[in-house]
Amino acid sequence: MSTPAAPPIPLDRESVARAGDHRALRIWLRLLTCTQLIERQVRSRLREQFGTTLPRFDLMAQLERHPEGLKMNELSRLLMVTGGNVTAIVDQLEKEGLVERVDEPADRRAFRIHLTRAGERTFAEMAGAHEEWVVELFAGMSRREQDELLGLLAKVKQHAVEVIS
Amino acid sequence: MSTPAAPPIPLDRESVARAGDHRALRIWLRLLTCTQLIERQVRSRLREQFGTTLPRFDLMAQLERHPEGLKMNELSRLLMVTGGNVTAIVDQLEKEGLVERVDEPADRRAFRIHLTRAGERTFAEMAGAHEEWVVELFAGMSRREQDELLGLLAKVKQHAVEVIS
DNA sequence: TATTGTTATACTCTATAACTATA
DNA sequence: TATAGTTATAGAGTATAACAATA
Repeated sequence: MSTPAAPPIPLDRESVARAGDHRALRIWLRLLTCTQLIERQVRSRLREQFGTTLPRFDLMAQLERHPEGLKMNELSRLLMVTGGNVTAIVDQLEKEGLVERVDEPADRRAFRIHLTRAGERTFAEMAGAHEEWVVELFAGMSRREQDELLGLLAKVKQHAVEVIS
Repeated sequence: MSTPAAPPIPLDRESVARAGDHRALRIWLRLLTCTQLIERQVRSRLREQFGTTLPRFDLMAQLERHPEGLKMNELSRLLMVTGGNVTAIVDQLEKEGLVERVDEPADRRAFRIHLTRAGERTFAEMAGAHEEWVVELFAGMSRREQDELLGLLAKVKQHAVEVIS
């Protein structure tokens, strides 16, 4: 695994940042690296331990948060993906009995998606493990630092949303 | 586009975090949302304005940082992807005359990948625009806050690398 | 006409594994 | 045997656009 005599090649993508680069660029590269490291870990554990994927987990998380159910287009907006993809994921989960489509009386085009009982049980198990992984991955910081990071990311998010829209 | 009378559905994936959730979970969801917002913006601008993709841009960025050239397995490590993918991207870029494979005299199995002159010109253009986008996207913070964020992300990264390996 | 959701399609990105040529 | 790189393949993830049903 190690290459002791290797040339001085840095470790990862962030190494494209130079000393003179703008701070924003360095932040972006580091943000991307952090996210990819963690996301890859979470994806692989979800696959190995629960045979599922991150988008499926995310969709179930949204449903768990909204026991009244969510419409397809609401899921699409929350998950930040287009409608066709939501259909595909809901189809899979429905086939496995984890979610169900319930007719919306007020609008015969639409329906609300719910977790089934089995879906709730399955999700609770996954969510517990998921939270443990994440806590472990962020355990290198004090509580105070975590709060600071949370606040700074809130600023990033708010500004990015403004710029984009 | 807007739904004024819509039910109180929050805006995005991060809305799965509840008040009682562990800080780490809230950080992770916010980190993921920030990264996705920015990454999507960068991807779409790279595609629209330069007809390229983020992995291709990243690969060229690594080459620009290493004028002496990089071997395929070095690129693979730096970009955090497996070898087959690097071959595919390098093939595309070589076909477009942006990079070239140069034989490595010391090892006849290997070669070094370089940017061509055209590749350097093309990358310089893209990198300039890319930096402007990123600076704009992170402009909501003071310089001091940017430094703090950079430091906190360094901690996240370091710890994550330790946990994973 | 606009909206909800589905279907069909295509493309990018990625991992895995089998393969070759060389070390 | 181990390493450098390629090839083939499969699957995840995503966007786009055309479509049917309903509002």
